[in-house]
Amino acid sequence: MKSSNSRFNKCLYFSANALARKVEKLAAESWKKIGMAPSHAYLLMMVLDEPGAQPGTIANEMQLTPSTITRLIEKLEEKKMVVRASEGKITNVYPTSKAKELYPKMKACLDDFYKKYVEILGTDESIRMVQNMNKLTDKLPV
Amino acid sequence: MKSSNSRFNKCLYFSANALARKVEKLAAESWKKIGMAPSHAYLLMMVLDEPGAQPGTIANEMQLTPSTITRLIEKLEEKKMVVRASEGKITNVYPTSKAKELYPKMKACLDDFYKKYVEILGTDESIRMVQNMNKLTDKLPV
DNA sequence: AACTATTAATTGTATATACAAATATTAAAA
DNA sequence: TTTTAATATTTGTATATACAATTAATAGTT
Repeated sequence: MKSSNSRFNKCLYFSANALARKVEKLAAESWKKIGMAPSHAYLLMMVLDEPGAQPGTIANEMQLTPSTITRLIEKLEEKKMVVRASEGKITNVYPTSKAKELYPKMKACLDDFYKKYVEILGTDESIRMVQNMNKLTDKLPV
Repeated sequence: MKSSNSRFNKCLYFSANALARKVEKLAAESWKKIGMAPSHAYLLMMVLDEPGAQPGTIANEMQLTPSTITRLIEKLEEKKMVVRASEGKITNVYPTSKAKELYPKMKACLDDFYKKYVEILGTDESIRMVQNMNKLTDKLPV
């Protein structure tokens, strides 16, 4: 069923969700090569770029709730990809060497994902679409 | 954090998800008046419009998997909003009278949601955005 | 008619995510 | 300095969703 043929095709709720699910799937395919879910991968990349990042900061950047970030970090800890160092109420998250070693492969997965959707949408439309979605997201209430 | 300031702001995965989460929240607010989650409400509206609809058809239109539809129907059954009638391998889903009575209020919730986002985005941008998202969704592989 | 393949729906299980409450910890105010 | 308020994180719990396996029924094929 094409979404443009659905009875729901005029509804932002429906369209935004359907799109997100499909994009998630496409991304999951790219990240599968290193056996990681996209959300884990994005969090890990952020920690690799910014070692010691705090859960609250990560939550802000990823626009996810702190509790979700805690749960994602737990998973990454189980995989020995990050460690937490708590001091007082502050927690810092650091990448392990295992994660650092994985970095090039992660880059490759990300590139693969970009390539995949640019191939489908074209460079211009991809960029425009992402920009529009961000603009829309920013306009919606927190 | 504005998504346009995030390190992830160029990534379709991130943008699509962040948008969907915010839209979900906005919709949930509208549907809260009748104590229903948006996904339940949309499924129920489809069944009200098309009594006897089959789970497979619903899955297609809503672009969700059959198993998810089964789970949603179970919830709606618990709430006495729908009943299932199975004959052979076919299942038909019918709205209860309770659901039919609720219909006007559901319409109102939907209108409220539309109004809410049109107010934020403007009519034209809303329509254009939804169309673009549908187009994009249709282009991505199933 | 008997076997095989396809189809529709469901169930078992796992993941992502959120909200609300709880737990510390630090900062501010009295 | 004691009390109060604010902040950062985690936990308990609930929901939505998916995938893979299962069940049941129908359709096709020989």
